[in-house]
Amino acid sequence: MIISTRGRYALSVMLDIAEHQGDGYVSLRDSADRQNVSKKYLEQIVIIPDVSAMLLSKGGKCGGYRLKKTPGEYTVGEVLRAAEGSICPVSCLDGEGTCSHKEECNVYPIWQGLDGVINGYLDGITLQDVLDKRVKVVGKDEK
Amino acid sequence: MIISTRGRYALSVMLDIAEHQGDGYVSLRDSADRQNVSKKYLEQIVIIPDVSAMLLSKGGKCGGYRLKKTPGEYTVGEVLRAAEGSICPVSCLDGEGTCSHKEECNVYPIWQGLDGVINGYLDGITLQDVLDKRVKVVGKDEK
DNA sequence: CAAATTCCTATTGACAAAGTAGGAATTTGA
DNA sequence: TCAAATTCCTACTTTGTCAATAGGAATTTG
Repeated sequence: MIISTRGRYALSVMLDIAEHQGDGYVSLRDSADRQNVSKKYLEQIVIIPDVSAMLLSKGGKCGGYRLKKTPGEYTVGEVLRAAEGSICPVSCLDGEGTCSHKEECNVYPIWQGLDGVINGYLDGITLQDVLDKRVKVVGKDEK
Repeated sequence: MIISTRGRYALSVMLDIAEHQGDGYVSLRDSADRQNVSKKYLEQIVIIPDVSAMLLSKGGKCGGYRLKKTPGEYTVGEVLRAAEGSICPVSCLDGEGTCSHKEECNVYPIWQGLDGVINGYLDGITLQDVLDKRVKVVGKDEK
């Protein structure tokens, strides 16, 4: 599984906030209720540094979160990477180290290519696209 | 991580067998030694039903494995799915159940699209392509 | 027949995912 | 002003999977 609930919830909560913020703030209680997920768990996700960097927050009554920029300025890939840390498909590509044998390895180019395809797809979709239901689904049979 | 060592080792061992089988059989001892991995672990991978379905085996002295078909007739996607069970990027798509809310869910099309892109890429590469070092790497910046 | 191999099952240690829990700090509408 | 609602912060728990390791049975064949 490349994307865990952490990434999925992050994406969903960002979309929910985008949809309901109007000119105010959306509380995690409301968002969690709408999506039927644990508010406590959402708190943890929203507090991840790279995620919270995309949000404005306000405490107290009528507080909550709103997007720092417009939904059209955030891509799905950005949000998922923020929440997951990274979404590389294979440990060979992971983190700073990557793999030490990549020069001699004949499968390494596959992982690079796969990574490019995945991130390319996810970075081609903005939150606004999702709200507008404009996500192109590439069929498997297209090859 | 979408692809674990199980999938990577399966792919590597299939490639190693393809490369060294000639008209005989390749033992896991030799393959493990060449790749510097545990022979015992390779045994477990090769015994996965969908993986062993791609191989011919022979016990005893000078026994081992060889590919049932030619390297050009197996795709990387096929091998990885055989070893991993499935390589869907998100649990919403997993197994028979899939998600019960997919109709109302506005992110579901993203997962479908992502799945299509991943499998499309991996099914476009055969083992022979890898042996011939003909793997096209799509850069991330291509979108 | 003896050596090398595949085949089979069980066990282990480490780690991450998916929450749960409890409360401190802060803001603000009434 | 104050009480309610919220964000913020840290710790804990449970469950499952990954990545092996281990030991031996069955089989084949030079």
